[in-house]
Amino acid sequence: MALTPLVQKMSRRDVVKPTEAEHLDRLLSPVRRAAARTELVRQGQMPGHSTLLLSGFCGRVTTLADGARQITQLSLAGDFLDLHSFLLALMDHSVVALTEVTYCTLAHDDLRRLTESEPHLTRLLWLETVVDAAIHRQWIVSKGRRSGQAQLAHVFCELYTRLEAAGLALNHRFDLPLTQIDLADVMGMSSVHTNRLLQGMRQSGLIQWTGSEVVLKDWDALSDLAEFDPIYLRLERAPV
Amino acid sequence: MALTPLVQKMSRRDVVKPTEAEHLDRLLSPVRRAAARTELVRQGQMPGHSTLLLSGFCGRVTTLADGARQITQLSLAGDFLDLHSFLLALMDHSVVALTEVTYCTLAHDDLRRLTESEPHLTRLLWLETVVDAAIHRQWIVSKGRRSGQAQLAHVFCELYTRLEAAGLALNHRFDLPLTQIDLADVMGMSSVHTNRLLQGMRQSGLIQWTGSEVVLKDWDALSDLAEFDPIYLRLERAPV
DNA sequence: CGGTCGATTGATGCTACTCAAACTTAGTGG
DNA sequence: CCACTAAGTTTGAGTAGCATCAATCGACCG
Repeated sequence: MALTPLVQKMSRRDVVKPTEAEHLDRLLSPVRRAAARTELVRQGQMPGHSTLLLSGFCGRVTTLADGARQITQLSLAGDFLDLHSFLLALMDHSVVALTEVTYCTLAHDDLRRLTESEPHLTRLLWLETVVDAAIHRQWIVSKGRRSGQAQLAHVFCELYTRLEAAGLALNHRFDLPLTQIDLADVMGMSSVHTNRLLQGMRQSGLIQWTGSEVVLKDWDALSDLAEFDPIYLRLERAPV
Repeated sequence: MALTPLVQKMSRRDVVKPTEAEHLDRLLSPVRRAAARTELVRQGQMPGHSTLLLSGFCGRVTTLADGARQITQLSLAGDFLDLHSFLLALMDHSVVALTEVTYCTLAHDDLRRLTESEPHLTRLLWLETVVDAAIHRQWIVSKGRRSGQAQLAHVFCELYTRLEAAGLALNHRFDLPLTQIDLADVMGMSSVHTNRLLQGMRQSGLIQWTGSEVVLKDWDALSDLAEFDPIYLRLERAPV
């Protein structure tokens, strides 16, 4: 079922009733596919639907006048790319497929009706956007006050934990088919410097990244370095 | 009425029916007061209510092991300090009063009942948290890809625009009773460097900051430098 | 009047950027 | 199957931005 990663993640947070999952499922469009580099949502648009990512990686991208790119969030399978567009009206950034992706959409009209009849499911969706904001805050802390290596370590810890929650990673390994240039745009650093930081982390035996597979070779050291505390991802069961 | 700044801001976004404002007003606690430096919400807590700021400035603060502080958001009158705690359960950061403040609270049980009976008001509150996230994203862009002065300029433009929306600023002037140390913790920079950037901006005639009054002396130059586009604050009228 | 807090200045060093080039890898067409 | 190409990674050198440490100055407060 297309909903599996989303429902698995939500179920870490609160009970998702089968009727709720079915209700949501009925509203989803057929599955679509897009190649890497495709712009799925464009800045300045006013989309009439939100998009649920089913596989692959996407990034929320802001481009400045001089061409500098900043990725403000990485979206994984089971994440909505632009659930906030339901309320925000105009998109203040683009969403770009960083790999080949599959996705489906959910019309805002249906979403509005859903909030009229399904308050618990509405709160679960609201929670998704609230966790997005919590992730943003951690990125702000990283960029403001963590060292370069600690920033990278935090990104790796976060990605692994989120993928694991969606049932897409295990044993401190995961697939990360991004370029170092993409990662540099996440970090807000040059790709040259990102490369040097990665080399340092490889040499200290913290991580391994060959092909597209990342192995977190020393989780304890990595999460210590990053001061990573997964609480902000809200993966503990508590009623909403 | 305590709700004035919040309702004024919300009314920029969508029609707030008088009955909705009354409904909300009935759920609010009496007004409380707290001195500067008070920790209003503590990291790791699980508050049973959310807090609405009525006057003054607050900051969401994350403190790292070495004592470094990062402020991840500035809250103004009319903002909820921790509306997300309704859904997030455990607080992943503290909220500190940066000035003397007044505030009132809204019990999560009441909030939950409200989401069962008032879908439109629920969406307006959801929108508040979604705009918070949009603000976070702009801070990420600033920290990642804007120059020091542009970061500062962006903070000033954002603060003015948000204060103006709440009816608390006019004519490119506003009251900002923060220390440069607080501002440095917003910027994720040392207070020494923040001071030097401010001096540069004063000398180029962009801003003036005497006592606690900020004057944006050249809004056009400032918003150009920051590449400030207020769209992300969602202050245009559109139905939710 | 001394003390504390915040703003400012100076000196020094590290972190990360830029520019440029070499190298590697995967994909493409002959 | 082998150039050839394009994209991404890696390396080096020089520079700019920002941090740190330390000291001074001014304003407010008990």
